[in-house]
Amino acid sequence: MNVRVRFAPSPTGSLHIGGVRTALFNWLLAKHYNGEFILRIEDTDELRSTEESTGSIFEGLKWLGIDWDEGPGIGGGFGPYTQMERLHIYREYAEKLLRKKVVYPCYCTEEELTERREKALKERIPPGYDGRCSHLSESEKRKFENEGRKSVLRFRVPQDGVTRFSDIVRGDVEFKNSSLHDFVILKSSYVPTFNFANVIDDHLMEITHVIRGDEHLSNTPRQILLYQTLGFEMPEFAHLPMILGSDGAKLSKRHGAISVQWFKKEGFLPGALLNYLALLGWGTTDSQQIFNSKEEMIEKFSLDRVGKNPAVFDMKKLEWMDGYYIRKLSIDELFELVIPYLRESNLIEGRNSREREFAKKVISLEQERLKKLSEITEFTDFFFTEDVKYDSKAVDEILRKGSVPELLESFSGKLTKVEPFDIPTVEKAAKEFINEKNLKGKDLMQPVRVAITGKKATPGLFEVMVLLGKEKVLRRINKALEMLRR
RNA sequence: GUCCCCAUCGACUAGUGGUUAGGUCAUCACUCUUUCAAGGUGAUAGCGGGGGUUCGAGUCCCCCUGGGGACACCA
Repeated sequence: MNVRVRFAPSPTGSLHIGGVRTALFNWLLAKHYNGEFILRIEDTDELRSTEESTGSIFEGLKWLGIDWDEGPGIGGGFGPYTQMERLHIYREYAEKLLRKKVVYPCYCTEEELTERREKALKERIPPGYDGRCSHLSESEKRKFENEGRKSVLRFRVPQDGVTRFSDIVRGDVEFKNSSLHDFVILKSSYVPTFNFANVIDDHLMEITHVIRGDEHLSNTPRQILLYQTLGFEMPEFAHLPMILGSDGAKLSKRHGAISVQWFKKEGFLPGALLNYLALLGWGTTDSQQIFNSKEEMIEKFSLDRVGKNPAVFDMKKLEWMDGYYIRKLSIDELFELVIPYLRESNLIEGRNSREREFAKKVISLEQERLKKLSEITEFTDFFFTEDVKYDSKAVDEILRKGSVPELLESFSGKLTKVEPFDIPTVEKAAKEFINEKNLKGKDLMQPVRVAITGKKATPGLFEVMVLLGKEKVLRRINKALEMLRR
């Protein structure tokens, strides 16, 4: 099957997680059929489009490994791939439509339009354009022009009949034309609107499948009308179910975590994010959760297994999945990923090899506890600094209890004599101590843990102690004791 | 308000007329254990409601309800 698909974001903000899912499904389909995945920037919103957003889209996609076969920075036989560089093309088609009289100039100003719209909304009647400029006489047009009014071009929607299409995800869908209203195809600035530019470009770029978010479903009949009057061959449509926040509403800024940059900063792995997103709206017959590689995802992907119902984004599940991906990393890989976080919080420079080796040992102890990379600093700070932060709850609950200080003091004495200071020997000493004092394991271990790490939860204590070394362990126990005496 | 779409555990989903309704996350036990995590074992939990069709309905049809989306010179 010949497949040419595109991801066509508008650069009006950073790359959104819903956009990523759309890009991913397009990309998966292209790769599955060995087709082309095209990136097209739809920057026709003159007010809100920014260079910065464009940059963040590129950056986000690259980070995720969603590469494009044609598009900005790469080129291709159907460029340019940025709509503002294609204005002459749209104008040409707009003129063609004007000559055919299927579009007409509308002289209503934006202010008038919004006013009418708001009034309609308030009166609970459908707010569409009322068609008042659709049959202006030449003299009326001239009059408006003499008043200095600018015009837009509106498409004349037939008011009878229905427009239907078959959507790969939705099945047969139909809209009554009477519910559509005449829509703008060319703004007064001669810049096309989404519905128009999108259709022209998809046709010219020979797109075979239009895969996009469900919010575009109701735009589809308008575009189909355009395809028909332009005489363009229609692509296949596939409208993806939306991604919702936990409150059931469309995922938006208000839900916080929505830009790819945020996920990157939090330390989610791109592979895990992609894996999770793939499962939002798509699944295999056996409900497979983890894909071993992108290749596996590509191989198994199919549009007809995309579901129709909207999916709620579940951060907990993403975190579980990310933890799973982190556990599969080698220590060297994890080290490279985590070092920026440690540097940023001034815990480690990571330049010399002794420091690096130490950090790797620390990381290997923490690997299975991480759900995302950014957690590394809060989990490991005590390894890298002598300025141990004591969790006040831990101190109250564990250190400030009856005979704990005496216990620590006495254990500290025992540790002094432990030689060599390695895991088996330290462990043996601790066990002996526990037996001598007739204690339970945790009666000793928890106080020691809090004393030397400041935390209630850490990796195995013997590993931690040995990695820190005898000197630091003894010093920290002493420090803790001093703190308790105060 | 009008149009359109959607409906299986709390969440993501499998299921295409006959299943003890399966899996994963989360939750809760138990287990391992020096804590947390990971691992192992198990549990709780679901077909929104009402009518049909059928020998038989989560699966097909209709209605209701609920949720969502669209209705811009934004995409």
